[in-house]
Amino acid sequence: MSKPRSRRGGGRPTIADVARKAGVGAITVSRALREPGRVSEDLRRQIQAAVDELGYVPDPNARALASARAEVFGVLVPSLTNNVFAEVVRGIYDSLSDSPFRIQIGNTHYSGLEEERLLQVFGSQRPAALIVAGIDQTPSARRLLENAGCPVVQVMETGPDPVDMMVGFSHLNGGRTAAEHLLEAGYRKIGFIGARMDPRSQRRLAGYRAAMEAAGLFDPRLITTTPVPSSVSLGRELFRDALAKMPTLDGVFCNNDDIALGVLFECHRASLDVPKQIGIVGFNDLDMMQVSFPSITSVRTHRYEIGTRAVAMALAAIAGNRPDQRIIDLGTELIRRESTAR
Amino acid sequence: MSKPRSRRGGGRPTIADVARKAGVGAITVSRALREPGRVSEDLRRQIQAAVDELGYVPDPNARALASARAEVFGVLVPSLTNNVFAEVVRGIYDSLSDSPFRIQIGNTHYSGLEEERLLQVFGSQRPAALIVAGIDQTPSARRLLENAGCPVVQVMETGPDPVDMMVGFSHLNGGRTAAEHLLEAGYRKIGFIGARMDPRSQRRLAGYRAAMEAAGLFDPRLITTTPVPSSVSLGRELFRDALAKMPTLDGVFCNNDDIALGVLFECHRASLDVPKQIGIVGFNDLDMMQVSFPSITSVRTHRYEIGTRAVAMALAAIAGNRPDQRIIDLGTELIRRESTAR
DNA sequence: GCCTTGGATGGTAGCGCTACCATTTGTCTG
DNA sequence: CAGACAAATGGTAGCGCTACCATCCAAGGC
Repeated sequence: MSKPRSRRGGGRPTIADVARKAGVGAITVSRALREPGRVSEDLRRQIQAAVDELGYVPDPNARALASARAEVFGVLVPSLTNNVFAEVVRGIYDSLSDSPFRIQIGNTHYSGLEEERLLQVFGSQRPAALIVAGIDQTPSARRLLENAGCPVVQVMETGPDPVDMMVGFSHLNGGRTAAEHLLEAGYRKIGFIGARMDPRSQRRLAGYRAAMEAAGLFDPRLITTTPVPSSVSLGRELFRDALAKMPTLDGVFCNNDDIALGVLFECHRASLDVPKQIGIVGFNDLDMMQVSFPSITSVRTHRYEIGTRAVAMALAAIAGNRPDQRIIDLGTELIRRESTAR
Repeated sequence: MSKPRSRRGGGRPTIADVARKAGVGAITVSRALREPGRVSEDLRRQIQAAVDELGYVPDPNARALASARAEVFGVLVPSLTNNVFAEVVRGIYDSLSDSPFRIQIGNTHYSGLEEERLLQVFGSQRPAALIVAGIDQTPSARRLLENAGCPVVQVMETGPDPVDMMVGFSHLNGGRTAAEHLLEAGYRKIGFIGARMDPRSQRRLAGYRAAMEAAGLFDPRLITTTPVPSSVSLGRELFRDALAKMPTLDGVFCNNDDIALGVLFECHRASLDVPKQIGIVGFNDLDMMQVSFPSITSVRTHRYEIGTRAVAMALAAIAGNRPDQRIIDLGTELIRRESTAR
């Protein structure tokens, strides 16, 4: 029985049903749910009872329409399978799990155009905040962010000119640290191997280059890159290319840990001793770096924390107290291991 | 200047603005955007021009409220960083990128309670479809799915009693295949190593057990598991435990590839020859399995395709032609490699 | 030539909620 | 004890869109 209400909607309880049952006005129910402090203890209890009994759940669409603000965090990342972004996203989810905010992720596939499109889509929802990876937005994407009318956090790297707020680290410094470490360890012919050279990879390469030039050891033939997405198997292939091009190679800074692992495996296969003949440094310090044999030196990045800090900043801004420090640099940390210990 | 419209909303163009500019009724604009076929060529062009000029983007919240249906796919997965689910999610995103549907992901953290909570939250939005990982919903979660009023696809595994539709494969068969392969290769003391024993892992274990029992070689001491989340380093540790418990171990079926990689590294470290002294089989066949040294035999699963097929089924159901075949079994495939070639 | 039919278009009335502005009541001040 | 004020509650009017039901007009049938 009971085809309760109108043509659509399927007859779920509305705020009016709750109000009727609790014997109060609809607006009081609304307040009791959103700002309990502004409703008397008595009514609050009555309303809660009615909510429980009816199984009332507010309709977020109606709420968003009426308040011109959706309880949604828009998150834009270039890849969903890259462990690095997955960790950031996990940090975001974990920080938001006890809040009323929902999360909507967009995958830009490393494309500026796709980023613009998604920003358009996200913006139409009037999100509570936007978190975007990277600092190299197209001019039009940047304009969309500036006019989004909500807090914006750029993550993954730091730069001089935030749209609003930033959490990340310097990829240039990370790359330089890695190269300097190899130099200190006594390696001389140090290659750079990188796949999918996005802007952050480019800056790591720039850091590597700076260190090599400072040592007077830079040679463009030491660099091996490809636009293809990164993978362990690709790391192996690129290393073989690099070695073919430059047989005297004695070290490599890998743009990420997958590549580094691929390099390590190829060394095993080719019976190249790591670290004696070849030194290897990775980037990100994934868990497996510490376990591999030999274990691999890597530049640790604080990916999960980038996610949690970004949310914390956005939440603060939503609450009206934008943090003084609008740029947070979480830094990187070189973790020395067997792969460069000679 | 121009504080265009009402108190809220920030003055973005609405459908009424477009209608005015195009000299038509609002409803015609709405139709032109959603069902272009029902509007005459002429008006359609006029309306499109007005849309472009004003930069009009429909408000999805208003749309959802008015039509009692949000253009959202709700996706529930137990983990965001586990590569397996990341691949499924990527398949979902890629299949939906040209559609008007947005995606909302929920992370259940392998918790039935959390799954119920998220289902509640998602349901309140009246999503266009729900995609959930696994088939072991709690009774109350299952009820929520049955009453969701939209297509539901359970993914990752197949079972006898779908809520609505299913795409996946049999973990039991996968586990059995792996164990049988090790047996055929001549291994006898074959261990099972698994972390985070979710229901799918349990079924892989059951498959392993069935094969071992059929061969008369089952021994509970061969099994090493932990509720801790899986990782490469954990694989190493568990293998050491397994070996301590059962020093005559000559093979391992690893619950997933991360574990398998950890086992391989520990074999290197302990100078155990793979595949001569220890045979290793992984599960999922991640890219790195083919590259490692030695390469690792693994049970390939079709994760990306699970995502694309799930979307295809849901889309068909939304369009009104629910597929005849409500359960799709994508199967598994044993990829034989060096780690079991003796 | 009148009536039917169907395609194209528009008007009206909400969808379920909250912003804004009362209104009511109780408490405090001088 | 009047007046001021704050706290608690409610009514009204939308938010921007689409479902539903007209209305209109041209084409076709008898």
